[in-house]
Amino acid sequence: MPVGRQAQRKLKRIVRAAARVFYEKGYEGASIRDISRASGVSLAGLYYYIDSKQKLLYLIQAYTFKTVLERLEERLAGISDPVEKLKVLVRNHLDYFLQHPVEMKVLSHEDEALEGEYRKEILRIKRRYYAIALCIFDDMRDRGLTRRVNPRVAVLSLFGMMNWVYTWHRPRTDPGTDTLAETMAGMFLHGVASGHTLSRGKEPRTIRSRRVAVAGRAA
Amino acid sequence: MPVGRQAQRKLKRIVRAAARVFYEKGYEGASIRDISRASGVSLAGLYYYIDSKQKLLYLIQAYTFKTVLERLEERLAGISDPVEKLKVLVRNHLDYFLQHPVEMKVLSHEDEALEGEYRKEILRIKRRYYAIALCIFDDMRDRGLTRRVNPRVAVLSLFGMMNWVYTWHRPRTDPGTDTLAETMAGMFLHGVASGHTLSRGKEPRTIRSRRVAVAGRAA
DNA sequence: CAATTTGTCGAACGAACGTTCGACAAAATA
DNA sequence: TATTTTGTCGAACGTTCGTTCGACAAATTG
Repeated sequence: MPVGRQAQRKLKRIVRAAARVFYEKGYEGASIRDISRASGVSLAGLYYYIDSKQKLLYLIQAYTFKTVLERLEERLAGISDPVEKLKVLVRNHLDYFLQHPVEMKVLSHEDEALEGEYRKEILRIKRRYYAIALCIFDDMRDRGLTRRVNPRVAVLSLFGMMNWVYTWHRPRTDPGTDTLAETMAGMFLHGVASGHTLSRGKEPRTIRSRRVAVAGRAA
Repeated sequence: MPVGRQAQRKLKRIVRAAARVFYEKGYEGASIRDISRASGVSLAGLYYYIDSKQKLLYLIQAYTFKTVLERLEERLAGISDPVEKLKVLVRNHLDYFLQHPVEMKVLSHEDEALEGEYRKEILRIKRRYYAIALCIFDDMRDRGLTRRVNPRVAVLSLFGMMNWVYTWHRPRTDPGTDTLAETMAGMFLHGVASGHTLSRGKEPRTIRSRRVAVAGRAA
């Protein structure tokens, strides 16, 4: 509803406050009154900027997810080695996770709270994100870099490692982005690597352009 | 409150219905009226068996977690090889996950909903569970079976893989316990294994040679 | 300046929430 | 059979929920 520059800034303040509240109490457990208090805007005043609680959650998730995806595609642009791509994906994901723990928890933890069209759009982004990871993995497999592992299981396990971080990571005592990304990427790459080293197994086959563009697949 | 045999059976029915409702709508999103409807017991009638909504969640989580932990300790009893222990842990966890997806999602997803003493007791069980996994990993490390990896990060990443399963696993299309456990245990074990092969890294301090034990089958 | 748009909020709406109470039947005990 | 215990529930309690309305000030526009 609001269009002015100043108004956009205030909306952002509200969304950020909402994210903090959802982070602390969960979407269902949080009340609009909590968000009013946290943002310093009156209860009725909020509804000048948003039109429902759902929309607030949608704004948080959409912005966060789109940003993560965008950055990933940027950083992936110049790389062709799938192993390097995989490392970039892990680093990008964890980087954003540790830099924006509030928004990322809300994204990870509340993925069933949205309904209708909101839900569908977030799902579309998610599928695209998943497809990118799957393509990278397929690339690795086609070059004989992986053991025979169910790709879907492998990729979703990687997401599990990364997304679970919000349940345990304490910034004061646990490793930062660099170490964490290296450890997890290392675990995954060694975890799915072919044979006992990266050299065994079939040769890289011919250059394959499988689904390069990320047309959706089911998650 | 209820003590009779018949009463205990009915309480169990109520708890199971509650788990189903929490599974579908989340703890905060679920109402006692939903549980009343799902269990076929009137709203007031529920309070003859339980004394609060929180207690219902506590009963689900405590019973589920205790059972998983109990089974784990049983199955771990006769084993001394840490690699074999790790495999048993993964299999035990995923086995229960796929056999009781409803309760396990409620356990994984609602771990911040409990408060006070209830919360503390679940936390105690969780820590115990985590400690077992960490001990197994330390055993592996002490025998030179692992690379230099932050044990906490490694173990919690494994839990991430496993606990994330509830967000994506579809029984009709995805692998069952056997394949899933083998894949994930394999990923983890290769993922943290020492060196790329037996070449690099420090020597094993004690008897066994590392790779033999780690070279589990590839899915 | 007057007129209009933009922004803010107290107060209230109806609905849903977790929980309690008291009445009462069925079952167990004497 | 008389009495107590166990199990069940309709109705209501007080509270909180998401959202709306109308009044009104501040800023912008003509």
